[in-house]
Amino acid sequence: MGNADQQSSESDTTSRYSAQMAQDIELRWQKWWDEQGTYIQPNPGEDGFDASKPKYFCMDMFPYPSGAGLHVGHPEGYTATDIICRYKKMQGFNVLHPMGWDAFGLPAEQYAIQTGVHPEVTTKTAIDNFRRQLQRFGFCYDWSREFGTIDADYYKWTQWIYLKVYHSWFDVDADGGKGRARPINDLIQDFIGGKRKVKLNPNAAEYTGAGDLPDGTDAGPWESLDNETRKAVVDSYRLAYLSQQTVNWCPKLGTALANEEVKDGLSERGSFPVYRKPLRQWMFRITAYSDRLLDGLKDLDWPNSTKTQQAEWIGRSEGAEVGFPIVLGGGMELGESLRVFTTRPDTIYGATYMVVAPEHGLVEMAMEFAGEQTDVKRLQGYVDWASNRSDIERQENKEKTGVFLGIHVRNPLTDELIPVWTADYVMMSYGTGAIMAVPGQDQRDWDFAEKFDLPIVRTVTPPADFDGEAYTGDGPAMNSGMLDGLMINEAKSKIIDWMSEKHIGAKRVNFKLRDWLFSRQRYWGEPFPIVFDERGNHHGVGEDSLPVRLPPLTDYQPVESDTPQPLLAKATDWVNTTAGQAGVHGLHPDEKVTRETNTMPGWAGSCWYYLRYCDNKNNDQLVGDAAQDYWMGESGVDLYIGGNEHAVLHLLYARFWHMVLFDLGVVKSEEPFRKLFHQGMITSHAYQRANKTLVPIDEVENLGTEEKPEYIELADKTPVDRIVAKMSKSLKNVVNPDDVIAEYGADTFRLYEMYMGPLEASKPWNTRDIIGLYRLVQKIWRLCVDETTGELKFADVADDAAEKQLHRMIAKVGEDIEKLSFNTAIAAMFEFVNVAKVLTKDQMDRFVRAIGPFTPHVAEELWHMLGHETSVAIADWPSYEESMLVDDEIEIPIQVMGKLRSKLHVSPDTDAKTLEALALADEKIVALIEGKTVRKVVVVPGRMVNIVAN
RNA sequence: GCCGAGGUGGCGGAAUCGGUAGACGCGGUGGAUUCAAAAUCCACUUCUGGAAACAGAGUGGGGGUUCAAGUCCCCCCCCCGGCACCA
Repeated sequence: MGNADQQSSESDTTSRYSAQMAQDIELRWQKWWDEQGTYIQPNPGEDGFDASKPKYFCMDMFPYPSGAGLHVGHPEGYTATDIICRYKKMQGFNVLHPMGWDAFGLPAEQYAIQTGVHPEVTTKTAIDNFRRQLQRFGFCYDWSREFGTIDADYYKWTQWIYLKVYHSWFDVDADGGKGRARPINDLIQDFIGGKRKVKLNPNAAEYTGAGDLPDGTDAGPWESLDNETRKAVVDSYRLAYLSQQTVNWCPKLGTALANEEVKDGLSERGSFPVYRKPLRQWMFRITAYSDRLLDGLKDLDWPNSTKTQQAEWIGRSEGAEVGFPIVLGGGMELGESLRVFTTRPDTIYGATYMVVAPEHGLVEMAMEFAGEQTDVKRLQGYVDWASNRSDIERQENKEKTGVFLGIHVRNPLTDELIPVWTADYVMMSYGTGAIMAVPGQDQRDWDFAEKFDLPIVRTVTPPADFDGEAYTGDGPAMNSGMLDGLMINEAKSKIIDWMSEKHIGAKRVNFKLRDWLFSRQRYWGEPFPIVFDERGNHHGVGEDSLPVRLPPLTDYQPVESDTPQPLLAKATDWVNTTAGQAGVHGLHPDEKVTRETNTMPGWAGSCWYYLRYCDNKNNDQLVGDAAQDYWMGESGVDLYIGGNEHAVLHLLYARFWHMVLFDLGVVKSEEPFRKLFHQGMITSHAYQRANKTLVPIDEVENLGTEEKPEYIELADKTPVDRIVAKMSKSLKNVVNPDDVIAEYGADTFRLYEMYMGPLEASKPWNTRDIIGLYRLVQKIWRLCVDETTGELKFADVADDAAEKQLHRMIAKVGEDIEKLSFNTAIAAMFEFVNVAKVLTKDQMDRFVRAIGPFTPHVAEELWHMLGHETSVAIADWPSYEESMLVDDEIEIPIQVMGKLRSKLHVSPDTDAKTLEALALADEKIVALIEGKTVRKVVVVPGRMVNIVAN
């Protein structure tokens, strides 16, 4: 069973579709397509470009070429885009359908560490293997547009974009307050001309919390500043900036990671513990785009879940920032305020204590100006303990901990003194790193207050029997002076107005999104186009000196260390150079400089690759204007299909880069991907013991039947359950696409993956089911080809039923491709081949075109047998007649009281009156309603009749 | 805890607007063909009762709206994915 290689022993079926014939047909046409350049799509201005056609830009998320080769999940999305692109091409679109390689990254480097083979060697081998595998599927990629992110003439432009961002700042006032990136020279001109006040614009991340709002410190007139200060001012504005801040440090990977790369306190890659560590790293000021990244989501044709995930990651929340004057130990007023962010300013009368994060500046200040109440030793002990806690520990143990700072703040409304504590349930990275704790209305504060015996004051009246926890619902304010009796929203606006007037606080919006940590201490990534002079100042290299090539390294063994040790530091000849050699303008050519030794993260290359596809050979621009205008148009890529694991990684980063490039005039659309779709994961089966542990598939036997299975574990004969599980090496349930193609051919493989279920759903692979799709291809073959002669066989006269079914199939397949509903399109093909026995030449011609997007090889073979000399891929999509979709006679159900009792067979345009009369006269119905009163008859013409009788 | 997407035969899944639940495929049963098998073709295949006609039940559970509910509303349960002490 299921052995498709089985050859018929009968001599009269010389032309039966078999696995061997599939190999022959598929390889032959793949070679021909390649020779003919069938899938090469010229650019505007090039030979063969037809400017009268509309464009369709359809992309897959390009793969990371791993040594393991393609798994069955890859071709799922790729087959979907392939079908759409073939269909669009046949409909007369110029279709841009490219493929490339996301080839920098950690796995190749880790493999290199184990084996000593250079990552470039393993990566290129893996790319060759991936390309071979993809070509075996017959995908219609325009391979002339292929590139890898590791190619120097590609990463040259990645570095070019980095420099663009580095040489930009975000003008928050531009475009009516929407904000826009502008060249840093504009800022300098503004400073020189006095149009803009010169301020040291501290990064929000460098702000330690105590004291004034981080809206910049006056630096005095530009002319009065020395060069170093000027540079410091300008650097503090850059969209790519170097900053000391608390980052996610992963000792096992030996690199710092972005927030988006940490999941549940572990590194996304490798699942190693992550610690918080203050480090000096390159950051991208993505937070400047918080509002635009959020607003832009509204108009995108993206899955709801993905938009929600991004929106929640950006995490906009409205509230107020309030200042509480600081009173040091001994009652001395400091003259500065502790600023807190709250979404519930209405509860300020219930703020019975304050909490600052352990990294907050006020903690250090409390130790410095220690009063009687300050236990410096305990405080320091707590801060040290908190900083050594990994994120995973924090998540696993949420027991409240904290220490009193020994200082107080004054409630600006009541003048009461409120104690200030530090506790690690407050994050330095959100808001101001300080909160006013209102245990009456916040459960976390309630828990803390209970544990440390702090007072609890309710300021919102809870329901009568409510007790024992914080009340977060609405209700009239109590214990709240001038707010008493007001509901939450009224109280909020009243108190914000009052505080704004008194300059105590103001309305404020906060985001969860943090700036993007962009430097990694690894080897296999793009070098930064940055050098440092001997004073430690950073400089961008000139565009004319790009690419900054990744130097070869023989030893990429990382030094396990608590501090970053960038591997490129080992390339001493490369690191130590001169301004002239590095191509830095504005320094003396002989000045000694050292290169930045961090590298860019894997995301860098994928942030803009869609642009390069439009014009991958351009040496002068990252993408030529005409190519970009045509392919990207107003709204970018027309369809982008890939996994949802990048919802807040690649898909957020790419939008950010694109917006910056838009602001700087490099691209013309504000968003890169208009329509996004996620293919579901292809899972497999595994077996589960009673204790929920999993058993590999080869250690289990089924003692029962297919219908009533009884699975037992071979080792100890205990029963196990069959469950759906991810494919993994350890469960031995991984399917290799090469094996499936060898057994059934690529056309069958493509059909099977598209027929498994809805594209977006996660679906279990079931080898048993493939045979059904193999039979479909065989039926297609047998419908067209005489198995004894190997020649096409034709009917002289078209069979009415077949003709009708063909129109239906063409209509359904076209509609379903547009809806990305491939499983139902294939069902329509089954229905057709089940009805049709033999076709006329004209019918076959239409049929072959309609299956072309799904089974391109067998379609191409039949197409040429039909006498065509050009590819079916460039034939016209067949048309159908609306009138052929209507039946001569339809079946109308007759219900009595909503239950199906009989059926009428009538012409589809029978009117309501006739239907009612026919229904009431129906034999079965007459018997049923005998002795009852007909109260009502509901008739939906063309649909049903329902008789209400009792 | 919050957010998102789901739950339909033995299995994968269909079902525009509320209008014949289970299209199509796998598996299964019976038959034709064959010396025999494979392949192919035909019939049946949601469950229960029944020889059948037919009757009853049925889309995770409970309630509701409606002539009519897989589909709409309310409550609950389960599974998957994301976020998670975010003030």
